[in-house]
Amino acid sequence: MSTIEDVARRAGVSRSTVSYALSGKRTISRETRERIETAIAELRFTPNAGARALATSQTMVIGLFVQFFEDEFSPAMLQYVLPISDAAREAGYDILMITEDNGPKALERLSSSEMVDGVILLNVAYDDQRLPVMRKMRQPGSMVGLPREPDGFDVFDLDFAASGRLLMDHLAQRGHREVILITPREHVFERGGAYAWRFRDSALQQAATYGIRVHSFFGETQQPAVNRQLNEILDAQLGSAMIIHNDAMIAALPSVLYSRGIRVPDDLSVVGIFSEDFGRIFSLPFTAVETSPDKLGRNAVQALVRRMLDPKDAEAPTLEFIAPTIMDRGSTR
Amino acid sequence: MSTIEDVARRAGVSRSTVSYALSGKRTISRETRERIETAIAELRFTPNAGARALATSQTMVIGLFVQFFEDEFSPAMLQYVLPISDAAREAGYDILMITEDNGPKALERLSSSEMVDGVILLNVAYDDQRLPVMRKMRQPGSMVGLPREPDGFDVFDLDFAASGRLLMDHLAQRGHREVILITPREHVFERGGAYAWRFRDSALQQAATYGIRVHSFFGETQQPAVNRQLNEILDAQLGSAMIIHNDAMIAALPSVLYSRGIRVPDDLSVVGIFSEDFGRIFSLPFTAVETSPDKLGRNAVQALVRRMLDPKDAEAPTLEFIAPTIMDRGSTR
DNA sequence: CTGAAAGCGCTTACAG
DNA sequence: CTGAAAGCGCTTACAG
Repeated sequence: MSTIEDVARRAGVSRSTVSYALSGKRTISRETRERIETAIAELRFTPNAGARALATSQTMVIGLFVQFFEDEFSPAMLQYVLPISDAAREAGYDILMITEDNGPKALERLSSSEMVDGVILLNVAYDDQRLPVMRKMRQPGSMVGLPREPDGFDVFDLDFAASGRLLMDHLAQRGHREVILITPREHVFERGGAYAWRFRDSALQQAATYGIRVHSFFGETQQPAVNRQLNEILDAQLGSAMIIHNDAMIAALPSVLYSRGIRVPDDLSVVGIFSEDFGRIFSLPFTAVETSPDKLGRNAVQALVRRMLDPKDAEAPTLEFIAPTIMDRGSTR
Repeated sequence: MSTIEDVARRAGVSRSTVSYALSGKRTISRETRERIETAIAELRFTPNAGARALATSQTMVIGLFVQFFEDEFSPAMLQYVLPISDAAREAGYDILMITEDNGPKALERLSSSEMVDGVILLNVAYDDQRLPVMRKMRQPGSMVGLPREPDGFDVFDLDFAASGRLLMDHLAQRGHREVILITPREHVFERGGAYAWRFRDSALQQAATYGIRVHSFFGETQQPAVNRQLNEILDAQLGSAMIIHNDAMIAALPSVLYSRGIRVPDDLSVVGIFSEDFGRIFSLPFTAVETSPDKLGRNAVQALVRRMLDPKDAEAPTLEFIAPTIMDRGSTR
C-alpha cells in the first residue's frame, strides 16, 4: 500500500499539496494537479482510513444497531437494514453492524473508541436501555421506534395510532360490527414495544366510537403455536373480519385459511399491517397498511448525516411519524 | 473523551507504561498497575480505534460482503449474517457490512484504505468478479460458496453434490420411480451459482443409477409466478415425489398443496434443502437436507481469524464441504 | 520495573 | 499557488 508520501515524491510536490488536491480545499495549478492525479492512479493510492480518522476526528462510519427478539419475527429486519446501508453509502458512509445482545455496552464501546461518527438504533423500545448511553455520548444518533422520552434525538416511526384507526375505519365503512384483533405477543407489550399498544389502543378506541365489538388476542410468533392459535380463533367464529398486527400470524394465515376452506373476502375479511416486500415474500393476499421500512430507514440516515456534518447545528430534533397508507389487495368486503 | 496521556498523568506514569498495562506485554508492578486501572476507570478511558489501527496496522474489523440477487429469495441471507456477526464479536472483531452492487470496487476500497483486517464473501459465484481483487489484496479472505478457482482461499460450502445424491437415495429407498425436481431459476445457473448445478447434476446422475426418471424444472422466485408454476407442475402429475431446491417454491408449497387437497406424504412425497431456521419461519413440514448456514458462517470466521492473527502462516487454505444431513419431518413414504 | 522518543499516515493552520 | 511542520492518539523498540 502506498502512502501520501509516495504520491508526493512521485509527483514532485509536498504531502500537503497532495492532501489539498485530494480534498479540493485549496486551488492547485492545473499542471500540478495533473501530475498528482497520474501519480495517484499509477500507485493506486487510497488514503489510509485510520490515519485520516485520527487527523480529522471523522471515521465516515455509521454504527447500525440491530436487535433480534425471541418474541418477534426476524425476516422483517432485513427490510430496514438494506435501505439504510444503501442510503449510508450514497452519503459516503460505511455501516458497522452491531448485533450484540448487550446493546448499551456495545454502544459505549463504539462511542468511546470513536469508531463511528453516529449511530442508528433499530427497533427502539419504550424504556430502551441504550437511550441513557446515547444521551452521554458525543456522537449523534437517530432511531426507528418510539422511546418514552424521544427528546434530543431524531426519531422515526410509522404512525401506529393512525394505522389502527385507519384499518378500523376501513372495516367500519364496510359494515363490520364484530372484529377479531390479533396483536403482537404479550411479551412485546411488557418489554416496551410501543408499536404494539399504540396500534391496539387506537384501534380499540376507534372501534368504540363506531360501536364495533372487538375480540383481542395476543398472537404467537413460533410454529406450531401459530397455527394452533389461528385454528382456535377461527373455530370460535367471533367476527366477520380480522385485523392482524403480527408478522408470524399473518404469514401463516393463508395456509390455515386454505386448509379450513375459508375464502377471503367472501367468508371473512382480513386486513393487516406489513410492508410491500414482506407481503411479496410471503405471498400475502391481504389489504394492509404499508409499514414503509425503506422510507423509515432512509429518513433515519438522512437526519443522522445532517447532524454528523454539522454537530453544532442544534436544529430541533425531529420526531416524525410517517402517515399510514392502505394498500388495497381486495381482502375485505 | 480522554486519551492515554490523561490516564498517564493521573496515574503519575508515562504513556508507554499505560499502554503496556493495557496490552499486558510487559510486567508492571502491582502498585503501578492498580493506579493505572483506577485512572482508566475514573476517566472511562477507551483507546482511540483509529490511533490504535494506525500504530498497529490492525483494525479489528472484518468486512462482510452480502450480495442480494433478484433471482434469489432474500430471507435466507440473515441466517448467515447473524452467526458471522456473533462469531466475529467473540473473537474481538466488529463487522463492516457491505451491500453495494459493485462488489469489486467496494472490496478495492476497503482493502486499500485498510479499513478491515480481512473479508468474508457470501454467496460466491463460480466466476465471481470479486476474486481477482481478492488475489491482489494483502488482507486475507474466506468465503461461503464455491468459485471456479478456490485455490488460495478458505472456502466453505455445503456439499451440494452429496446432498443431491442423499435425497435421491432417500426417495429410491422408498420405491419412487418417477420424480419431479425443482431447481433454482435458470438465471442462477447462468450467472454461476455453482450450488445450483452441483445439486442438480448429482441428483440426476444418482437417479440414473437407480433407473429413476426425473422431470426437472427451473423454479420461479417471485409471486404470483411461483404459485402458477407449482399448479402447472402438479396438474401434470409427473411423479410420486418432489425434490425442491428453491426457497421461494418450497415456501409457497404448503398453501398450494392445501388448496389442491394434496396430502403429504399420502398423495405425494416431498423433500427439500433448507435450514432449520428457514423451515421454522415458513412452517415447512418437509423432510430436508439441513443447509447449516450457522456452521458455514462460523467456520468462515474461524478460518479468517486464524489467518488475520498470523499472516505469515501459509498454512494450506482449506476447501471444506460440509457433509449434508437429512432432517426427517415425515414427508415421504 | 519504567520512561523518552520515534513513528504509524494523514490534515491543516502558519508562512511565504 | 505551494511547502515545512505540528499534531491527531496510539504502540513499541531502545535505554536505563
